Amino acid sequence: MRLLRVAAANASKNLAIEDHPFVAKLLAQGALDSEDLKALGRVLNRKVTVKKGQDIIVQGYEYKTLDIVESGFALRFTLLHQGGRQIINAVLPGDIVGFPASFFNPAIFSVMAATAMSLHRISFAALTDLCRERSNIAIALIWYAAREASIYAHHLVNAGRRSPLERVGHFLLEIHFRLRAVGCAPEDSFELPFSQESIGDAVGLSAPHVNRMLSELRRQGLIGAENHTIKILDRTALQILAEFEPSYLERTSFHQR
Amino acid sequence: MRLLRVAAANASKNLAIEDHPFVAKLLAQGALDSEDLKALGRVLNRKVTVKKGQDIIVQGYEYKTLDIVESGFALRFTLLHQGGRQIINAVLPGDIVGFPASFFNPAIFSVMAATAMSLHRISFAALTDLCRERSNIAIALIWYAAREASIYAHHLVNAGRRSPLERVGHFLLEIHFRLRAVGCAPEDSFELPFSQESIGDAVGLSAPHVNRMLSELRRQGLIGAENHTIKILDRTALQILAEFEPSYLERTSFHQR
DNA sequence: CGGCGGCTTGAGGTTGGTCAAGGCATGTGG
DNA sequence: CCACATGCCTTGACCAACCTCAAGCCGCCG
Repeated sequence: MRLLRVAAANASKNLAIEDHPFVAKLLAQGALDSEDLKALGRVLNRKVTVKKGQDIIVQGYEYKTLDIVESGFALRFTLLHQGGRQIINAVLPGDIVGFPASFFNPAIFSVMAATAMSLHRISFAALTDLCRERSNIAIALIWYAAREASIYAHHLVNAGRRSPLERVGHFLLEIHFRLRAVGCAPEDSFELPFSQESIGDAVGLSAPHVNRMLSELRRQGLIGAENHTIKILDRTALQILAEFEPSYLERTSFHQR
Repeated sequence: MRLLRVAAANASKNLAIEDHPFVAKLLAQGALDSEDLKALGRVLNRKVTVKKGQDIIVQGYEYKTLDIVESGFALRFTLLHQGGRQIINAVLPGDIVGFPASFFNPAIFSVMAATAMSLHRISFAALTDLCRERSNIAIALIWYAAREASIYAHHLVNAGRRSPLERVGHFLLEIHFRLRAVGCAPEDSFELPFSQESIGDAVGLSAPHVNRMLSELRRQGLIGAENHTIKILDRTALQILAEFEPSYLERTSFHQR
């Protein structure tokens, strides 16, 4: 109990470095030593907060920093010329806002905060130096990038070859799984601060059709959805329906010999 | 002229390391020194050839090696339970066949050779060691991964929000651009060894509809397509039609300060 | 109280999938 | 060298799915 209070106190000012969701994700890979953690702590020193709805990255502009999410949600997306929007994925705690958008000049995607957020800002130069100095971290980042790439690939599968019902089921299960992985959701429910139009822009459907599919999932007793919280009522059935296979979100083998 | 002959001789047995399309891609980033090249040469020492149609990676099995393409084409894809297939992207010279599939245990995607191919096989362990030893290479691989991720993201945009005509136009332009980047295609045409069904599985359309869209592009005088070679007849118009913006395939800024 | 954004539901029309048949090229075995 | 099989391309007809447009509703906030 006292430990919990201490942890809460840390959270309010300076999270213990091992508890940062980004570090937790890298650590899940099991490849960082205490020197690596110290180096990360040194580099994650500049905290920034953004408000709901604020642009963090705007496609077409140049960025020399990356932002690592401590708390809050964002959306990574592209705007098309004739007004459409494709959401690439949700940016959750522990994610790198600027990956991969800021790796290009100019940035190739936009990112907008969907809730209030707390970020750690780090320059490209500092990250490069960190990678040179600490090879474990460089290797962990390659892993991170591989995982991110497979998330996009699975969204492509979703949009390209699945039925509308499967798409929104898959979308919900993935967000929940990723939130659980960084300790940001209870076992069978989560807050989803996105409008149905946003969900549609993520899975390639119109907002009214997202609505119909959500109703259908509710009607089948698979989920509950009220306000902005989703309850998973029948996980097994939902996973089968959506063909959700979470291995693409799990531990990789890059560090194994 | 003599130099050319020497180069050709090298190619037949052992390509000069700077000429390997994979190394060329890393070098385009401008961040490798001669020690890095030597280390790469040491590690790219095991050549493997596969025949057209052969599986290189099968989803669900475990792999401890990666294959780097020297020549030939492959397709990276997922099979769905009810028989569908989504092609994630084309694997071209200079690409890493096992990224990101082999980073997971078991592999999360399959890769099949679309033509005869020549590959360099390298173990995960060797690659990890190489990254530890040569930080430039680790950083170049992070860049490589960011580029790969943005390719997938753009395919997602394609499948999720573009019209069928735009999709196939974009698909053709991307393949051609990537081939040009590794010196494997003339300026305005290229060999496309994929069936229309495969193109459909890549962009999320049925094979008959791919056929209709290709006919339409031909009818508008934008492309020529006969046998398996595509000619770009009106690049400007095609790029505008398909909203093709190649910056996501170009030089990143990761190494800049 | 009034306005606004987002959810919900309905009607209608187009798009693009499915199914099917025919054509053409390539390759193979007799 | 021909007969046949196979795989892919091409075209057409039909139909369901999903988008678009629209209207009504609800909750929230100024």
